[in-house]
Amino acid sequence: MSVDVLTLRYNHLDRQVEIAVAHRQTEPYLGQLALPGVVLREGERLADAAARAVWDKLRLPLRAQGQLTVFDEPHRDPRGATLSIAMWGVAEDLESEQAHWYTLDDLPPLAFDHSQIVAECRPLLVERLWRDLTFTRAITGSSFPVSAAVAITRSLTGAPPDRGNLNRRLASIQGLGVSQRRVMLGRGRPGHLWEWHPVDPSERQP
Amino acid sequence: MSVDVLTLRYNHLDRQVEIAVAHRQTEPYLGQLALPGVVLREGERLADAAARAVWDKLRLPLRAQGQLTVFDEPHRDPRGATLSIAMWGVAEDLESEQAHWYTLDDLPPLAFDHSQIVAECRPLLVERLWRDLTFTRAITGSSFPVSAAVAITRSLTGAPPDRGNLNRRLASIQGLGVSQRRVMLGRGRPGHLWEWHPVDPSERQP
DNA sequence: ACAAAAGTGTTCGACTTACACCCATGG
DNA sequence: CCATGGGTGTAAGTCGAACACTTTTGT
Repeated sequence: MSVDVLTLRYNHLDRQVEIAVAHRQTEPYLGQLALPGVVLREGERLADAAARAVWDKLRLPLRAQGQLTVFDEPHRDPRGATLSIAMWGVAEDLESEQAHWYTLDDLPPLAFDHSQIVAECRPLLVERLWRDLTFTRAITGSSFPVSAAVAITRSLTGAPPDRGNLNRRLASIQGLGVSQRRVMLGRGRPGHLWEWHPVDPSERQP
Repeated sequence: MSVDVLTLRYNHLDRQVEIAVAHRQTEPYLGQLALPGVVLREGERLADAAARAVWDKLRLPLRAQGQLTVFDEPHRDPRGATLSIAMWGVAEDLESEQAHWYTLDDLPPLAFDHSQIVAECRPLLVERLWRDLTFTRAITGSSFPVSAAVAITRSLTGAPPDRGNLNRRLASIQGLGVSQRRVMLGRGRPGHLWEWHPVDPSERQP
């Protein structure tokens, strides 16, 4: 019974969403890249286990996290049959020795069935983007320029979004609004800065 | 690490979808009604565990099954913290001493957090109806009259569907078609019989 | 001037909801 | 006849995708 975390961040410099993996410190698959994962402890909440996995394996704190699906192929772990609960997580944007960041498209082969987990979970992440506000807000941060929205969508879906449609989508998200501030990055017309309104703790999780 | 199954069937006589529960034979909650559930064995697939749970607790074979979500509140089981993977299942329509069938609306309070599990999973079942074909087909059986489609939708959503819209929805489902046969049940105009085409094993699971 | 980035407008088709109306059968 | 269940038609609204065009910046 383990928890494996698809740990994401938005890289402002390279304008892309990245997923973190780490070299395994123990057998099996010693030295190979793998998703951060831990064996669930007695009485531990999934959210706590996800945070622990990311901290243990990457030395990064998690900003938010949530469930994806359960993988139950009996041969996924050579040590014996263990279920894996796949979760998403968004890490704080900090330095870490252990964390290796890749695009979802450039991700090298991973240990266990982790490559397959990532492949199967990617559509689930796409579904959550701009819909699950906890997820989306964690990735964007409390405010973000339009370029970030474009880059995030492109990174997750694989294809660049239509800017017009994306703009309208953003505008329709409640709790999100344009500020008067404008941002320039490099050349091009400066864009509005989108800002999440401070949410009073009323939940909206589908 | 246990698996709890929301076991459904369509009751042709009462024209409603029902969920099965059984009196617990062991402590805790001895004698109280609960969802069929088992502790997952080493190396057991989720589908097998679900089938085992329904067989052990209800003596019914499962026609189909699938994942819903994971529940991880540490205090859900007084014996100690155990995760519960909630699954849906559709049982064969057979007699069983152990199984007690209820509408989702009339379900009495259940042991553990099972009432809450059912409440939280009901929307997930609604999402699957007429979309997840494995789920839908298992509930309807290989052919079914319109009245069944209406009753199933009403049972799961809680409100009666618009017959016209439901008809068009059915017509748009691929793998499903109207046969020339017509069915009468009681009074009223006889309706078409909808039939699932024999599916060549090409998967369609969202 | 040109490329890059941002923003507006419009259209099309799919799907959802809602409602109005007609058809066939048993009692 | 009429209540009950089945079926068709139509229109408004929403949503996503696609595309055309304008605006504002840096080089």
